[in-house]
Amino acid sequence: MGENLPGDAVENGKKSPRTPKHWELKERLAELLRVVSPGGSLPGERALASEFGVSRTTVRKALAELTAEGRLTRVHGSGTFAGEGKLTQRLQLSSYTEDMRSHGRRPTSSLLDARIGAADPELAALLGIRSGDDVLRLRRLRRADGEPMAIETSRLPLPRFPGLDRYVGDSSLYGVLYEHYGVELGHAEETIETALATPAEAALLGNEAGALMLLLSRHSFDTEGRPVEWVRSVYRGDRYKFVATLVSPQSLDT
Amino acid sequence: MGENLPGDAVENGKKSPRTPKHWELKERLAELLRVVSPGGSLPGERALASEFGVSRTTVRKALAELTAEGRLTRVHGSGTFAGEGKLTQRLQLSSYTEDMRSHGRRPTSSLLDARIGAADPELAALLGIRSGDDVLRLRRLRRADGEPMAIETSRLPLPRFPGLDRYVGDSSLYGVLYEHYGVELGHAEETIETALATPAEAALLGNEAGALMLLLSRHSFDTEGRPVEWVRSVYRGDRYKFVATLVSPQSLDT
DNA sequence: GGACTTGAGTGGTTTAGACCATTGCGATTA
DNA sequence: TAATCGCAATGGTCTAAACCACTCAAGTCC
Repeated sequence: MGENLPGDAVENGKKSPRTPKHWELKERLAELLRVVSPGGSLPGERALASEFGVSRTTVRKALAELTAEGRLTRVHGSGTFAGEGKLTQRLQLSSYTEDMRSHGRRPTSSLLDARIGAADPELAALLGIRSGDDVLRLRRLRRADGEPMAIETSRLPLPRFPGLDRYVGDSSLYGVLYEHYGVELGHAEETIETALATPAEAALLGNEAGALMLLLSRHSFDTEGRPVEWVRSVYRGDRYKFVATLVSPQSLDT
Repeated sequence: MGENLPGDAVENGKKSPRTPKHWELKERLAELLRVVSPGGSLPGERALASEFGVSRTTVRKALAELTAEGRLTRVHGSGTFAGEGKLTQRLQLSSYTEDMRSHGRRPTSSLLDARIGAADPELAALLGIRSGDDVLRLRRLRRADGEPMAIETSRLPLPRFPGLDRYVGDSSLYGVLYEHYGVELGHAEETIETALATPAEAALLGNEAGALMLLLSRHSFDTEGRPVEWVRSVYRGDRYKFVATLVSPQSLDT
């Protein structure tokens, strides 16, 4: 066939190379979404593909982005539904429980596992212990109104909290620390970044692997500045956002 | 190829872990990445596909995730390269400029446009003015070491800062506010969430549309509690993370 | 009635192949 | 020499088709 003839194919005369089809489709679907109440269902992928005259792959690309943005929820075997809004989590030294309650949500938290292991040098430095010392590792699943929201992995220095593993259950960790060890939290360093869900996380959160996540690492200290815990939490990026209140030092610049 | 591996769990009803090919490939590529220095190049998509015995689509899915995580950089027409690490941005009432400098980065900031428009009711409430009042809208592109990092859109109440639009340039906004209006920042409410890049944002940031972003909204107040600005910033999720220092109220709970 | 089976419909994964858009470099040309 | 052109390689988009895994409800069996 002739190769470089711009005027040959009829349908092939793609006009604007600037906007991909899946993006245009995404906007049309977003429009459609405005008239669907949260939880309402959308047509199937195959139906959308034929309705909009594109391939199913293209439909899936558009749906994938809308899902990542939290505007859609997809359930394997069941269908595609309009998403709910994002919850907000206050970025402060308060507890998950208290935080959710203040938003009128019913928070629950279940202990996935509790293990004791040896600290590697990096973790030891973070927790103020020696490399090889025992570390208690807690993994919890956080829920709001029954819906899985985050996976939280805490690590605490056992030398500082001897016997802590025996007190731990589904109850409040901070409460245990206060009652048995007299520990009060003073401050924390928290970092926030994006991440993608691993298959294991996705399974726990009812997510897809590769979904957008907010990865939150917290390094907590007591009122005397001694390290208390090192926490890595993974939140669903489509369901969560964080709020922080900042107070001024005195910096004036750009 | 043998497809049905009889060794897998079958009659149990509960089946095996089932890892998609693109995920397995992703891990193998991640391994490969550990021996490639930042900026180093990887084989092309087609080469990877044949080398690992999968389709190019599957390769692209794996590469897409690694890219979203900031571990890869892809340049159309040129190739795929190992990514650099993430920068950290302090979550405080300091300035971008000062912040980057403290990390040994060379910060620059260019004004994309400055417009005056009327406030809608929502924005008016945020800025403490009346609906329809003039609002100055500034869009800036933030760079670190010349690399585009974020797009920042600020909105300020013109009734409170008459003539502000004449002072604005590439220079420090907070400096102008202080010198001409005696305004010092007191506190701010900041929310952080995930987002996907729009084509326009992607073009400015040298990103792909649909890339992972950190969306940061800041509502700033002066020392007397009056609203000063409303800012929406979009940061590259593959290049940035945020750090906050939290101080304790006295909450002890889960 | 309750438990089980079955099948249609849904989203999830993968393939092979086509074509487009951008890049960079070597060869050609002014 | 300097600019331009051509082209091959790269990533980006899209298609059509097949098959898998999950869900749910209708139908069946005990």
